[in-house]
Amino acid sequence: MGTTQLETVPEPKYVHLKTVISEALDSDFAVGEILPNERDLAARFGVARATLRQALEQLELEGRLQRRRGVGTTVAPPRMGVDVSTPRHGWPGAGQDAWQPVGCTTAPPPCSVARLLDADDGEEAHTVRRLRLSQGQPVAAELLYVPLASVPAAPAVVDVPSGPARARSVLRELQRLTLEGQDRAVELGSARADDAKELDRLPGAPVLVVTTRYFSGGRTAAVSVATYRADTCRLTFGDFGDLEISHHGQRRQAS
Amino acid sequence: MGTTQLETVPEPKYVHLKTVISEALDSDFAVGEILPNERDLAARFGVARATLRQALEQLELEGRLQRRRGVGTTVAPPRMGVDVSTPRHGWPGAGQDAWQPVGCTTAPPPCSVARLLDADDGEEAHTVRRLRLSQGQPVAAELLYVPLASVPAAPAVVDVPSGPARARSVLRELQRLTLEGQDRAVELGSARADDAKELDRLPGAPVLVVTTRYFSGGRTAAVSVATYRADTCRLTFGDFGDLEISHHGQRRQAS
DNA sequence: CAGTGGTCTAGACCACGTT
DNA sequence: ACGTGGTCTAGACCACTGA
Repeated sequence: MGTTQLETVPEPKYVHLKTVISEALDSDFAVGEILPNERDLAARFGVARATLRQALEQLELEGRLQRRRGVGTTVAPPRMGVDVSTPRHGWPGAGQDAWQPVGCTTAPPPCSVARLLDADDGEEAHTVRRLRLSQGQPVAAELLYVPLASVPAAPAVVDVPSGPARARSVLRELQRLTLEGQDRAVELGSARADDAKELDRLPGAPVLVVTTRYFSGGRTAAVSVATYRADTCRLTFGDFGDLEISHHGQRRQAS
Repeated sequence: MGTTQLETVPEPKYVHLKTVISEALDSDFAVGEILPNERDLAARFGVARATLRQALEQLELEGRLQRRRGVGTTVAPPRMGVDVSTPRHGWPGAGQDAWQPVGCTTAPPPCSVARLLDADDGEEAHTVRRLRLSQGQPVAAELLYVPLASVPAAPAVVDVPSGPARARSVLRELQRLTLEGQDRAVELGSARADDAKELDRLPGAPVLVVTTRYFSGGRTAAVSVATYRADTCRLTFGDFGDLEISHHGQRRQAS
């Protein structure tokens, strides 16, 4: 028969809420504007607060909302494009690369990183902590692992306390090597407690994890694990960054 | 004094649960093994089911667990590396690129895409739907937008019904153009209903959205929006793919 | 201090896949 | 039919921010 199969599955409430709120955001709210609080909104829509929160959570995941405890829920600005394209043969820390060294310790890396470094169990590495700022906001926290073997001169700096100065000296040593190539992977993760604090987010917040391997002398000379805020960042490869993209869009009207 | 400031903030229960379960996964479970059901687990840990679910959700987000309604919760295999590096001057659909054309319609694109295409309001575009398989599983769903102006010969195919044949004919026309460059961005999103269905996930599931612009003749000749399952995929750029990476790792023991 | 979002509970019912 | 995860409710208390 010609009867169109009407949705046998009733849409979950929170999905419907999401669409309704999403449309309201497009038409009735400006960036930065604060929404009514969750209890009011839930009452207004006639649902439990938990249900409303499920909708808000997804909208926050999509970068449309920003929620801060003690403050409220605000309309998020469009995600900023953050360039992660590979600079031609550049070591981390070379030139001005928007990363700011924070500190440096020396310890055995997590086993997932050790595997990438072809390192033996318990082998120590310099661990440089850096923070990336964009438009005045922290957007990424990085741990850069440099095996002791990669930077023979660096043991001299072990005495230096674990501050930015020591981080810079390890980066300096790294730049003396010839960089033969690099490698990159992106995946979804959730922020560890320390990263979350630096990124001004709660632990468990969704992040984009960018893992980079740096090759030198036929081996993996360093590994970087950079944790980008997924709510505020769009990672760009190439000259994509200056375009304002939003995936909120409804279909355009022909009329 | 020497007293280390002990955490004044008691860790939320679900965070603690996450660590406990995570460690149990490392030591006591094999990939594919099914966990006890949520009600049992909640009882075992002495928490409400909602709290347990909060922990499981994050573990699923990190790709450690896989949950299927009506079936149960299983230990997920490590994420597969999916190569998204830019092939040297290759149009989509050229050679064997792991993408399988599904269908093709012609309609005005969403306004976010129209902006990338520099298209006017209501201007129509061929919309090719493709599916990417990896290791027998669907990992990504793509919508490829090709403005009518980009493929002058294609209007002839509008009569063809909106199936794979029509998709292939649009891709063929595209390959007659010279590709001058491309552009790429990655961001977090949540699966729209149609993508979710093709990827065998629920609507709202976290996905990695890869937006690609294809340049030809000094303009943006096509835009692709590819939606990758964030739970099962790690996007790789370069020859990263064959390495088995996992971010589950505890610190290696020196002893 | 008052108001916000974050966590947590103990229930209930539903949609789905398997048997 | 049964057991699974998915949705939803109506409460409660906590942690944080700002005035």
